[in-house]
Amino acid sequence: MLQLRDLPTPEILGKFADRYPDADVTAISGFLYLLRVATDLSLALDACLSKHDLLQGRWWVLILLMREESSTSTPSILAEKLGVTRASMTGLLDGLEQHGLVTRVFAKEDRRSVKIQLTSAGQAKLDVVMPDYYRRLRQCMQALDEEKRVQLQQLLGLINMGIPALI
Amino acid sequence: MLQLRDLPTPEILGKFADRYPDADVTAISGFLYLLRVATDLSLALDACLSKHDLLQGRWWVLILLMREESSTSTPSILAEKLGVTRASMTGLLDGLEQHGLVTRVFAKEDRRSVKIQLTSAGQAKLDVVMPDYYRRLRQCMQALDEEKRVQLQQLLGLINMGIPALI
DNA sequence: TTGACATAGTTAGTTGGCTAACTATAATAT
DNA sequence: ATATTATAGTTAGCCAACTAACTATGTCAA
Repeated sequence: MLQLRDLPTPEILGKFADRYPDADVTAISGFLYLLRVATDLSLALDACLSKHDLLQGRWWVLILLMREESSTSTPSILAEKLGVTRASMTGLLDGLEQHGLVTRVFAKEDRRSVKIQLTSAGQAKLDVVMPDYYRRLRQCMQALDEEKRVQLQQLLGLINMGIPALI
Repeated sequence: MLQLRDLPTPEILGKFADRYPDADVTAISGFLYLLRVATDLSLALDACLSKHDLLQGRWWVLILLMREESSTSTPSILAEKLGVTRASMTGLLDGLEQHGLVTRVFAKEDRRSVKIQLTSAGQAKLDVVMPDYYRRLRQCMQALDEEKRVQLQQLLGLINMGIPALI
């Protein structure tokens, strides 16, 4: 996430490049613009979801459950797929359960484990949210034809391969 | 930004597209991949900065100060440029001041206002961090030649224009 | 079989963002 | 001139992520 709203002008980048010879001006501006656009997309997604009384975290949990044939998973698996800790997942599931969107069912085969089941109310919520989200996303991306979308995937793939060098 | 680690496979996208006709599969996968790569870039940047005992928020404040001719600004202006609230800026500046990287100087001309000044220790910190950051970023983006970087900027520009449709 | 280790989920406490409310000061309109 | 409104910065308390530690249960090797 990039908080920074005020991206550097070419002049500022030049000034920094003078002091720091390692600076690669087009690399920096591409990197920052990528972060800027992605952050704004994420904020826009938040705004879209908030109209449906949802936040990204809980919404993704519902989607992960819907992906399953049985609409069922476990907190551990959900946490791993969502990329949050098990502790955080406990909180997300608490919220979803309070709203009646999922239920916790104790597993028989492993008494440590809990099955998380998407409720019919949870599915109904998705059936309202997803069409709205998909419609908006289609509009958002409509300026890119298929060729440009392929280009985008390729460019992102190249950047993605470089990420280990940044760490 | 995007917590989700487990991006949808083509099969899953197809399944969702069956249920929700508004789904535009290539739009969705492009959108998610953009968020995924940007999130990983941001996490990698965090990891790079943490080696220097910095987090993004404080680091950007130092950079914003260095951009100024006088290495000086005010909490309000910094907050606006960074895209955080003035309250959050208070906390960031508290941390930076404790580490001796900035100082608060009371302004004479407007007694409500405070001037934030980058200290020599703050500049010295940047003179260590920035070359490291620029070197890593150069490597990260080296797979993209100038033509591809221009393409990237253009594609991001098109997506950026679509963001209002998502909100 | 039982002692050591691993796994599932939760709880407690920390962090860094946020909003709302507050103090102090400045600017403006009557 | 003075009452109102706006601005600068801080404080207090909320929220959702985190880590660390805990309980309960399962697994496996000596």
